[in-house]
Amino acid sequence: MLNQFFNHINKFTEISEEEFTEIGTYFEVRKYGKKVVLMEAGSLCNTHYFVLKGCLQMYFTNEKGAEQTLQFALENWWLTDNLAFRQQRKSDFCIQAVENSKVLSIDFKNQELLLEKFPKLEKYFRNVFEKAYGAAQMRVKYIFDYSKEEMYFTFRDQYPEFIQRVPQYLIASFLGLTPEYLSEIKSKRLS
Amino acid sequence: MLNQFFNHINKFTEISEEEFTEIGTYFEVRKYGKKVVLMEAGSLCNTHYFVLKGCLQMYFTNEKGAEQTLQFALENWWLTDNLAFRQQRKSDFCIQAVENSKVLSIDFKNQELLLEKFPKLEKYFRNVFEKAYGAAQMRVKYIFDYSKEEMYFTFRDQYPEFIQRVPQYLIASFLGLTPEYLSEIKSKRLS
DNA sequence: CGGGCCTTTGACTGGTTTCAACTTCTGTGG
DNA sequence: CCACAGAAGTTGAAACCAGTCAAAGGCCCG
Repeated sequence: MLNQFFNHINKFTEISEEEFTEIGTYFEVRKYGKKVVLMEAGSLCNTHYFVLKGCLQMYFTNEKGAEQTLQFALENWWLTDNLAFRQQRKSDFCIQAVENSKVLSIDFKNQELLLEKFPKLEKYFRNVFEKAYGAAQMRVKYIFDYSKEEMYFTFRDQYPEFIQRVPQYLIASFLGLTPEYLSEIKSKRLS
Repeated sequence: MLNQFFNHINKFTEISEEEFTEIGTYFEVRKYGKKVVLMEAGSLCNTHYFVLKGCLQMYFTNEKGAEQTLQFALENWWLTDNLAFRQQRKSDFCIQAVENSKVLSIDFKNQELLLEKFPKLEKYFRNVFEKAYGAAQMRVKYIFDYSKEEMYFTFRDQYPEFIQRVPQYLIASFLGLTPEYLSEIKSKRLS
């Protein structure tokens, strides 16, 4: 299963199996059951997660008490509150398992030590963040460009498996609309 | 003036002045007048910009013909359509100078060569992207969490100089509301 | 089989946009 | 240095997208 992480690293930089064995020692493998909270809003953001299997969700709770999802992380995605992690501050967000999940976790200190020991990994993380940043730019574009209805249908067509895996109220929370309105949208065009 | 770029790199990694001199040869210094377009939507995204002085804006035009700003870049910010740049595809966005600006530009090929020659810079860009990604996460949070009115006042209080430098219709375009409504919001509480 | 969570439905509300007209600012040429 | 045209900002009325609230129905899992 760690094999998968090895391959992901090697998509962006080159490391040997020996190196990987040592790299692995900086991480912990953890399993979380569905709905378990990995990171609490308001507590020190000290952990960076890599999803081996399953699905994580990062969200915050707005004034009205509704949960707003910022991101999902499926297999081979990294997830944390990056600003808080960098600055070792309290996180603004919660991270929760959407499904039973298996993740790699590394704390801030270890990530720093890891990058000192293996500068090659700077290239790996540069690529990971560059890509994630690009994706975040596109997310902002979609939010502004599309109506809620268009957001849903675009999302559904682009990530059909997501619709299968994730309950509808979480899709609504990710797209930024209410479950009621999402329900209404779906009934308008049944296609 | 390049001094400033040298300092910025050294905030995140360590390079000597000799190295910097060579690094500099990979870039071009360019000046753009106010309102000049640096990058066209629909054309190959081949350039990464670093703002030495001035202000750039990245935007797209929605179906109704309104321009929606994705990001501003002030001094010491990098700007491009990152997904398109990575994949060497057509950009979804335009980049335009908001003020008379002085920028460093590097094309994709040169950036690759630069990073091969100076692997130390992977660390620099890792940090740049990590930070930018974190900022983009927060942006999404604000968009969902705040009403348009709250967005404006929060933005105004957090970046007062921005309000000075940038015309109001661009602020509106960045915050995702109409100039008319922004005008109304301002008149509601004159403080 | 039952309870709680998820989804659906409908009526009402309001924040925000749209459109159009008017006013103010800005910069460029005479 | 003034005049004027175009750009930017303001104001108000009408329309609408999407949220809120409440209640009923469906479904999963113990």
